[in-house]
Amino acid sequence: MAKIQSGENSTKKEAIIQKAAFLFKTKGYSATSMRELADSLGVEAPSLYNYIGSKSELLQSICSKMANEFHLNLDVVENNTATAVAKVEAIVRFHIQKMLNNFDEVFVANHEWKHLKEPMLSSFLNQRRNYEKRVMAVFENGIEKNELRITNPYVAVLTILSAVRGLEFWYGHKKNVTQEELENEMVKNLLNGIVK
Amino acid sequence: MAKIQSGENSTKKEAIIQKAAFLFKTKGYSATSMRELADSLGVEAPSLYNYIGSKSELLQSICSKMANEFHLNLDVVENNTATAVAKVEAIVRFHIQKMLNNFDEVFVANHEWKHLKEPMLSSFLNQRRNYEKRVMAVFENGIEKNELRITNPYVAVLTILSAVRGLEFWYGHKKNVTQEELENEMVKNLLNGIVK
DNA sequence: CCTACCGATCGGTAGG
DNA sequence: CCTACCGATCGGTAGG
Repeated sequence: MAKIQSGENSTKKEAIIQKAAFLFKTKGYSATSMRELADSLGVEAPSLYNYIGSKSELLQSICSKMANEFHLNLDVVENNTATAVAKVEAIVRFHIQKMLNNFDEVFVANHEWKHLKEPMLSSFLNQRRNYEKRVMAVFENGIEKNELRITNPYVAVLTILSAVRGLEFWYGHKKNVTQEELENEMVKNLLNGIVK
Repeated sequence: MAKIQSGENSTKKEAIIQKAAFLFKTKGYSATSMRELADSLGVEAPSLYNYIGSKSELLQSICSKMANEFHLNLDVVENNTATAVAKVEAIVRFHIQKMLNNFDEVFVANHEWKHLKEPMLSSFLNQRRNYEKRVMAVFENGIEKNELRITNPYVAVLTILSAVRGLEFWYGHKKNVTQEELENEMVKNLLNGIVK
């Protein structure tokens, strides 16, 4: 009953979360059973509850971890880049890199958040709305400073972030392209239609 | 037991499919119960089985209907447009329009196909792969005829179709933009980075 | 970390 | 279109 959170258990917990992210991505949160998760870790289902509180807690860990990382990056970008164009490029590159390097967790945060329970659901949606506003502000600033040749910042943000996020639909069947090529080519495609 | 497929029952069946599309989109296929579907239609769960065969048949209907419509449009575009640029624009516009006008069904076909059972799963994935190949061919042709200034047609297809598909993530919170504006602005953003 | 087991809910059928 | 009900599976707990 007592859940011990020692260093070793934290590692175990991290392993459970990682495997959960993989399964939630592959089969969806609802279609993934705790027995299945336990199986893939080589234990029985009840054993999991020595390390975690519940199935929904696993989802929550993944979603809030991702939300924090994206917000943290935005802090860095806002402070360390000069022009709006540089900010946009830095944001796009971070999104591409997270998508390629933390695929399972990003995918789950993008798709399975709707299975979060209140109040975490509201909190997650608030954070996301906040993130979008901050990105939008970067674009608006770029218009003001005459760096971007877009007329509608809302549509531009929608178009660009969606294009990057769309990497998830193609994950697994990318042929003949290295991660570097993909990133550079995509940035070029997207920015050349925007940067003056 | 005997499932009567008269005209009136077909209408009922269509209504069930529509409501299922809405629920599958909102809660996901696995998290949607037949009792919930029945409830939202004002009947008891067992009554549904007079009109449909199973829950998975509902998913299959939605997915194959969408796959057919996209393929059919590609037939039309290939025969009725002259240049590669015109073909690309027609494809992009069709995707945007379907996304905005048949949102629930497109969303379900895009996200919940993984819950299809064999052999429908393989068939669906084959169709999709085929569609992507045909779109890729349009881009390759545009390069050959010197109409497009892209270097990697694969990345271009990925970027453009993903951007359009990304409309789904923003569905519901589009401010101050009419559907027409959104479509034109998006086409402009995407093509100006591509068309010579 | 396991066995044994719980109440709830699932998709679907029988029979009318 | 309903009531009554099925076998299976779910997330999770008790107790060791």
